[in-house]
Amino acid sequence: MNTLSRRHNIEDIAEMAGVSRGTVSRVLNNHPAVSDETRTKVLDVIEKLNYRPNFSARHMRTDSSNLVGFGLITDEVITTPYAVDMIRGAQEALWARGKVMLVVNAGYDTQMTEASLEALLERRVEGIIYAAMYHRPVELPAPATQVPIVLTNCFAVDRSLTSVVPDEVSGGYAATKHILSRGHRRIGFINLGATPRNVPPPLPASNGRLEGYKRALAEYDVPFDPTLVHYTNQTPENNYQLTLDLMKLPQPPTAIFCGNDRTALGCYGALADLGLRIPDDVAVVGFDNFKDIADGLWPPLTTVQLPHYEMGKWAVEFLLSGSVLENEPFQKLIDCPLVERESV
Amino acid sequence: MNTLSRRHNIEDIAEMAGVSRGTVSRVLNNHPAVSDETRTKVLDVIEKLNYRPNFSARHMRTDSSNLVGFGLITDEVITTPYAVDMIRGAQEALWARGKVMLVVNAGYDTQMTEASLEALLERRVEGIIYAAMYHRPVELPAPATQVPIVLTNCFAVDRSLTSVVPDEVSGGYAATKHILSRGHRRIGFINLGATPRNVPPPLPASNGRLEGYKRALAEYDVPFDPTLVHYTNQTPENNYQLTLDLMKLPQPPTAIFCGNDRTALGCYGALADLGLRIPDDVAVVGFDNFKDIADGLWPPLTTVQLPHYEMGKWAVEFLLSGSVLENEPFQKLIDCPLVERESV
DNA sequence: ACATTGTATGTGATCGATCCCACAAATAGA
DNA sequence: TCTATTTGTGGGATCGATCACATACAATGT
Repeated sequence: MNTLSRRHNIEDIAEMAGVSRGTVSRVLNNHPAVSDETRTKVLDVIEKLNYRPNFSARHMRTDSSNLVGFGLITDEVITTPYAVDMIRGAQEALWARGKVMLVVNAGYDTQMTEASLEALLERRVEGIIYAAMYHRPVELPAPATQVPIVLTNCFAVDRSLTSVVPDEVSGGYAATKHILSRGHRRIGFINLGATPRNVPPPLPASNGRLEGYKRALAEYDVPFDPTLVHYTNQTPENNYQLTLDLMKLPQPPTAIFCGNDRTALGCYGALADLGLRIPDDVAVVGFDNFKDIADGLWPPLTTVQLPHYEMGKWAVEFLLSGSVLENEPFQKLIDCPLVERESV
Repeated sequence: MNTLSRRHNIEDIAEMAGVSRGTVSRVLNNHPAVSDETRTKVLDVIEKLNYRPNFSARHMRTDSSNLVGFGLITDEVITTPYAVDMIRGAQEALWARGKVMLVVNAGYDTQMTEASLEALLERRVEGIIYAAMYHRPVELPAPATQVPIVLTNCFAVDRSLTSVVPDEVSGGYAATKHILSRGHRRIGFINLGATPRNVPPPLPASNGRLEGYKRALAEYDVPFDPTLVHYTNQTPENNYQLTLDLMKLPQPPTAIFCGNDRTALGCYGALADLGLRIPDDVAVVGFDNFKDIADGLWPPLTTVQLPHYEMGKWAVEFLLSGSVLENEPFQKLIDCPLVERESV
């Protein structure tokens, strides 16, 4: 059984060490004007009693609000594995500054989002990051403007808040260009259709990647063929079926660019059923670089990296720099680089 | 540009509402002894100024330490998608009690773990959850005993701390029994070999699932055949290769039980290359119910659920119940139920 | 020997809330 | 009408730290 010692305060320490509060405080804050003798005496007592200064008291007096650092509100980032790297990016950047992070998962519920915001504001966080699971427009409750805030992987519909999002165009371009550079000229594209929450188009991911796809084709003087572009509702069956459809075309593609890695899963399954081999018969490229799929599949999947980690990190650093108060809100784009494996 | 209002304190509110601090405090805490007239007057001012009571001050006075609720330390749970549901389980249970959660990712670094612990203790969290990415023994630094703590998905080597872990045996049993019930009698088992961090055996997951496998076989009077059991080092190549090895046996299995869903990925790939169909030619069962693989694969994978969400939830509830101080440390096991899809 | 500087320590005020007690005003009971 | 009781409000003490200032004592310079 645990015996948790009663909490001591600075007065207890002072008394036991035979000094005053002030002296203990000076020791705690590494103030120079303390004799070595006294310092070690005080430190001994602190050590023995497992004393830790009360953060609340310290915070109240100094108003150095790194009490908790930042708050992170997410829709479903915590619930789902896709974007965990955003959390990691933010957490590591914060930790490097000696701060910790409050995490709240608010789902897609407006009331819950408002309550989360309230909870974080009450706790006097220095800033807030609102992170979305997938790239989308969001509308945040009014109190959001009462604290420095950055949106990651999403943006305010009215652009009134600073946000950081993936440069989808760069990703679609990188993927397509890579396929083209390997000699393919007929490239199927199973683009993202419906979103997990049926958000109405335009879907930034879908549009952006398509634009990148077109741009790369143009660069190689390959005419854009709309029959090669399909839209998946992101169910396994649909991913499977759309691949079959593509391969049934009069001139079937020799490469397929999948809207995300999950789509590639269905694509692999369909190609296997058709007796086609990857990458010899058909090349496949994914999107997300969702490690456990991309790196777990056989053959390992060449795909495009979503910059989750970088977005989380950027958000923290931007907030810490104090720039939120100085700049007009803007949108920061981060590149989506290609990750080469063995499916092309 | 944001115009963030200067923070007001209770005195400001009192003055503007023409009442005293005490009255404002009573309004804030829903104390009955306030006239409706005064109450609305005060609430109006609060609303207008976006006033929020200072958590530190309140906390210091009342010592109701739901300042932050709990702290969650993880090794790599945040970094990786496998066990995110643990965080969600804990967060939701905590939120239901009006508390928020501090999250720190300490990696596998001992110093970092100690620093995280320290950071949380300083902030006077009510309790701590230490969550591991995969089921394993851990050794925590001494200060861990200074606060109520529960380990999830891991356990103290010396069993000195309460922990909650998956019942691996039940999972191995459920998977194998399901396969047997569908008439299969030769069941290959690609068990987990090396851990991500090369923790020395015994690996709880590996041992437990094997025991469950044997137990189910015994129940169906099927003799245990060691040549059907292989160990994967969890690389994609190895997962692929071991499946080929199994299928090359003089009497190849008609079903394969994979140590986790990632392994199933390699297994699917190998079976495709052999021209074998799932589940008609060979049945496959995974472990983890890692949604995006299990539900994204074609055909969707029948697998065993790891009770991440339940573990997180259980940990919070146990901590909140105050039982940590009353009970001797013990280990709570949570069942791993089968999730049927279409690969058997 | 006395003023001067510097080092080490103690002390009261302070941060922003809550809580308890004192007290005023309104209502009820005798 | 006068005393009880209830209801609403104000203000001092308090939580645990930091900080600015006061003070004690030693070391140094003239």
